[in-house]
Amino acid sequence: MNFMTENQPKKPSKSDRTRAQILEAARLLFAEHGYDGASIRDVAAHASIDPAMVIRYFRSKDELFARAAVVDLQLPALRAIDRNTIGETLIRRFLEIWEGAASGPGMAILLRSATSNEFAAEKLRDVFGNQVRPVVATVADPADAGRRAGLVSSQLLGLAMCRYLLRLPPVVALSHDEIIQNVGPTLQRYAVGEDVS
Amino acid sequence: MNFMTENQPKKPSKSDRTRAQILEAARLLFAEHGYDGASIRDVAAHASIDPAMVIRYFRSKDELFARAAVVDLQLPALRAIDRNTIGETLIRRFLEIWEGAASGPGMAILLRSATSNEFAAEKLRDVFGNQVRPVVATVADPADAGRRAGLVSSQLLGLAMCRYLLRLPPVVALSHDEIIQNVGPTLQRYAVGEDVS
DNA sequence: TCGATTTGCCAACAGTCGTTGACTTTCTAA
DNA sequence: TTAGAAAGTCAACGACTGTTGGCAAATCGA
Repeated sequence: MNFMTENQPKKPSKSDRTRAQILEAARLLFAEHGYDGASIRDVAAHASIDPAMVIRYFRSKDELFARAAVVDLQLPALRAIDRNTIGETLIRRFLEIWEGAASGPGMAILLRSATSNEFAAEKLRDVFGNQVRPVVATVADPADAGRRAGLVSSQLLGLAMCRYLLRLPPVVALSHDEIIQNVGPTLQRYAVGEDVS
Repeated sequence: MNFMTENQPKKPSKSDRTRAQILEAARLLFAEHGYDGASIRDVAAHASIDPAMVIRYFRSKDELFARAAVVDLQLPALRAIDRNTIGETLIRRFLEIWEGAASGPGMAILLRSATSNEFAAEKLRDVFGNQVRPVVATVADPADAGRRAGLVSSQLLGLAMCRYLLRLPPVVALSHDEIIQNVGPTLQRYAVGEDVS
């Protein structure tokens, strides 16, 4: 094993570059066609390399998918902002995640496969439990945090589905401002609004 | 061809029964595992029949899926009800569709496969365009109907994703009353609330 | 320059898939 | 009762899948 390259990030050896190429191709194709729809041969062709190399660098398709489906939402610390603009803050971050160049296609990869791949579904539940829920918990009664985070997620995942995966025309046509002004208040109420038992 | 059995619904001939068995098994498995995840051999096994029969009765897997993925939401006529309870009406109907015994698993079939199967995606867009949007259009300015229906759909599809497909624990735990009281107002605002350009 | 390690390609494996055709059994109508 | 259609079984096809091992080429340190 090459435990050298992992501990010493100094040399971008030849293999590291092709490894990155494979991962990039995989992320692109998994995001576009899902786990089943993207074959290892497709990934290899997109990376201009032999299918066997994909297995050599990543041990299996499952492991390749696991490496490709890494998500870090980098949600802002809600406690630090004006309590009245929490909904707006969330929806703005949502648009950055899905349309900004910085964030990768991680969420698309997960959402595209989560309906028919249990690993992707579990990973998505992990993102909820470890990234969304904790952030909502900082501004809500801990007893309600789960429910509030769940409602927030239902709206945001639904918007992502309609706009980026399903591509429902009227939802695709929405401008950023329209999304912020319509969905923002919803998230605001779900996150910190008055609530029912 | 047996054009007799189609025009005269009188005799539930032997073949009609197995045909129905196959379709029922297909709807169950497509709803649970999606288009790719449910093989013809699985459907046949569930219907206690030979895989070749599935092809004989339905000409191909695509055609079987098309027959299984039939959806009729039977949305209520919103124009006839109190304008202030439109959101509540919609969310109540949503719960009936997804949890009631009358409505089949049609929506689950479509949603489960729509992220990785273009036919299912198109069919889902059809449901939106031909069933959801027209109903919203009866209570909203026709110019806004598409956008309003899109927002309603984003919330409802997201809730369905989180609760029935992804099974996000806090969303699964929500009672019907909690869903109605939290999501109802959101739909109310999306459908007929004051709006932005 | 030489030898060894890495990097890459090729062919093939075992399995699953949708689908097909030939065959046998069962039912039905005259 | 008997001919014929309908319903069902079985084996196999070609294509595609993830994965593997062997072998050639390139790279790099000594």
